[in-house]
Amino acid sequence: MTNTDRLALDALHFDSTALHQALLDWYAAHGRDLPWRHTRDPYAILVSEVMLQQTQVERVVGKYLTFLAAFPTFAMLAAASPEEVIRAWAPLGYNQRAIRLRRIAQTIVEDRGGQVPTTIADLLTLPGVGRYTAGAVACFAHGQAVAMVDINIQRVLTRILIGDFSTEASVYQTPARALMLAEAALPAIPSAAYAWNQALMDLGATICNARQPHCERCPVAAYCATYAQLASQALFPSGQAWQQLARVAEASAPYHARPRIPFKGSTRYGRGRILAALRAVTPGTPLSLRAIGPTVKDDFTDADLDWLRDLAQSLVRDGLAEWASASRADRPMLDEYLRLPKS
DNA sequence: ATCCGGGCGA
DNA sequence: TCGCCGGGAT
Repeated sequence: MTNTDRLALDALHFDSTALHQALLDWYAAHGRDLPWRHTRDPYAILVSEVMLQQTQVERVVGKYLTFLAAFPTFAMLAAASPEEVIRAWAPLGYNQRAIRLRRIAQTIVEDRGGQVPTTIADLLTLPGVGRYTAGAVACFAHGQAVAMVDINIQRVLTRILIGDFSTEASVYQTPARALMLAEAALPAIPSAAYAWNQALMDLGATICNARQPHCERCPVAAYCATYAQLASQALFPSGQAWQQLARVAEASAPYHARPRIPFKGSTRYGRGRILAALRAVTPGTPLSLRAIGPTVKDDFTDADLDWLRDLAQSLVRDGLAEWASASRADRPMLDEYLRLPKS
């Protein structure tokens, strides 16, 4: 804890009631109506939180509903084949999440008597569950007053409580420090933690945007250190003024942007295209690498087979595909046929 | 072409 | 600690 941290937490302690009340009131009136906020079923909450990893809310809503319709319980998901789950996951991406979710279901059913872990430490033992997801399940399913930090919560709390705009991205960049801040910021009343955490994420998604915050509509501007800082400079922190400041901050502390490889042609792109090809055929049908190739790379030739095979093997390693063990005469090279995993 | 934004394994 | 893991919207 630095002195800055202490000051921020002291300041929070001073008028935290007003801050909490303002944000909770706003959430009650303007919070988003999301399907996973109507349930406390640990299975449904877990599905939603895994889907929400690296994926925007709008893209999750529909898939959350259809996935739950297809696999309503841990038992149903555990009994499904990887192929079925991978198909049901599209088009969310980061497909290992689907495989890990199925493995979680099998663990819950086979080893844990159908019960989802309740402590964060125990939740963290589940594959694909890190500190954010563990906290979300503990809070949103089990009603615990625990903190969690996603990128929205980190940004919102840093802006409100720390407020040094020029170092916004760096001051609380380490996960441990951000989590300490989030824990210190929890409401005094344990039962308010659910709404508080949801409210922080809503505020970050709809008002306190990364690039262009709408402070003129923010329910907690009066308690926001960043707002006070910018207002004191007579720069109303919205719209162009904010963007101007962002450019200045970036110029003074240039961040090291890595040279970006074009998405098309990347490993991620290729893996996604292979899975798309495998999903496009009748379940259980193997596809040859030569058949898949042209859907992955323009002007695919046999010279690209080694590259494609390595890509396919990476999917096999991740449990997202398997080599078909066909014995038919028209499949002379067994390991050249790929399909979605049967088990 | 850029933006979005957790978990894992080397 | 860093690089990898996908898609759709804009």
